[in-house]
Amino acid sequence: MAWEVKPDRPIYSQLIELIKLRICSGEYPLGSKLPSVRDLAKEASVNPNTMQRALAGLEEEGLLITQRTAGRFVTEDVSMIKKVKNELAVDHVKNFLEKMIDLGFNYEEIKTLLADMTKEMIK
Amino acid sequence: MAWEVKPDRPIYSQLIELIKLRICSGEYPLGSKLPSVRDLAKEASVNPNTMQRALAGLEEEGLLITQRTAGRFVTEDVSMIKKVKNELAVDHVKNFLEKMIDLGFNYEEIKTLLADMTKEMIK
Amino acid sequence: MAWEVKPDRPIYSQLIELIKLRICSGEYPLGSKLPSVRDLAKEASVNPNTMQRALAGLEEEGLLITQRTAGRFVTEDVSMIKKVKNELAVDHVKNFLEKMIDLGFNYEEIKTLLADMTKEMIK
Amino acid sequence: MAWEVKPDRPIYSQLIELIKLRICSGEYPLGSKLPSVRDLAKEASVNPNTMQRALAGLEEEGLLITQRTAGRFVTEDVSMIKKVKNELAVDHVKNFLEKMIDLGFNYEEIKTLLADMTKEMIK
DNA sequence: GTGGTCTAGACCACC
DNA sequence: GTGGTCTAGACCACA
Repeated sequence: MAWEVKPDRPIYSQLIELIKLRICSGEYPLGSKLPSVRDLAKEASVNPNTMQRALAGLEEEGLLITQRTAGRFVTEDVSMIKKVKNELAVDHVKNFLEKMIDLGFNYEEIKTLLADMTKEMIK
Repeated sequence: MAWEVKPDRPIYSQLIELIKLRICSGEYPLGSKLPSVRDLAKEASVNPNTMQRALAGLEEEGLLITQRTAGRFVTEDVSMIKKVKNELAVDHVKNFLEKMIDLGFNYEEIKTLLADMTKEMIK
Repeated sequence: MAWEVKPDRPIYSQLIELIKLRICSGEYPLGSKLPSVRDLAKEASVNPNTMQRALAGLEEEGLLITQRTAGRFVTEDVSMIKKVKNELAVDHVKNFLEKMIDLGFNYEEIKTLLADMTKEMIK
Repeated sequence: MAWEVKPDRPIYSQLIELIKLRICSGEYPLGSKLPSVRDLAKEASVNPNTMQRALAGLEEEGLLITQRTAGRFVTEDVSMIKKVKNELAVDHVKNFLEKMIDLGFNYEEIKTLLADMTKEMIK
């Protein structure tokens, strides 16, 4: 997954979302050690301070745990990750439904379109 | 619906999308006359030239028809609008599915979540 | 009240405590506007970023409210301030009791000493 | 009790306070022999010279008595220890009251809070 | 080497 | 003018 940040919102908050996604999707598995702040910053081509700020935010949320000298680790609390994953999903669904309703689709039409395209994308 | 334009993409292309949406959702009905370029530009807090460019784009696609002296009108070609509406919808569904799959959801889970939230949002 | 920061703990966290104290003691009254970040930073002889961080922390706690262009204001939620005031007080009492018990005093002795000295300090 | 020294004040003066506390609380009883300077220094992870300086200070105050060949002993003068104990206590009470008054508490409130928390901490 | 903190200086959006 | 964000570069404690 790429480190794509746009200039229209604070970088650190986009980083928070990207890392959240990586954790929820299992790219950074439960209990695993994250790369160091400096390495992550290099990867994402941002200043280490900015990455630090993002990681601090994730720590405050409870998704990461810091061991001062050893590095940062993904929480092992499955329920916490489940909760975050669900929050992200709910956001996506909400946005999606709003857009579709704006366009004038009703639930049945959305369901059908979704079913059709899922087959196509999985195929 | 608001005229919300972000500074991270060409404004005229955002305007195209916004007007498309208005046409597809029936806010600008088939065959109806659009407000003047100047009025639209004022509404959207945008330079008239930019709005002009957006409208020209829509005309090229066939969604708008200009009658030199009378103004611009929405096409009356239902199939054309249906096509555009479908294109927009397909984009949304595609984006949505990609995000959900990134998060690790499968089709059944997406369907369930969608059904639950639809009830909630309609309620 | 002076801006006394010691080099043995993060400055920003000391600033948080100092400002909390000012709010609880009424030096920054409920609903009042705080000096600007830059002015506060100058007053406390710290970098504006450090003061910014402290204020952000206080905002997250709900003690301050930011109005983007107008400045920062103390919350008007009395219960919130009462809660913080009580937390600070409980900390002080706890520390005090620990020290006195370490010294070998019991509750009756502490009470007496406190009563005597209170008279003296108020006198 | 731990040998906790912070880097923000002269170490030797912190050692003086820590040893005073130990004497007042009875950890080093009246008339008892103190560990050697070297042992104390090792315990406190401090340079022997620094510990030496602290002990010299305590001797000057009369709390310790050196017998050239036998080592250092805690004074047997009860009134002396009582006096020191009282000085320390008075300091703590003073600091405590100042902080509470800064916070806007009055004597009655302080008394109540103290009574409540004492029950809790003893319980 | 790790994370944590601080400073200096810059730019932005908003009004 | 206000707050908010970002970068660059430095120093510290810990192990």
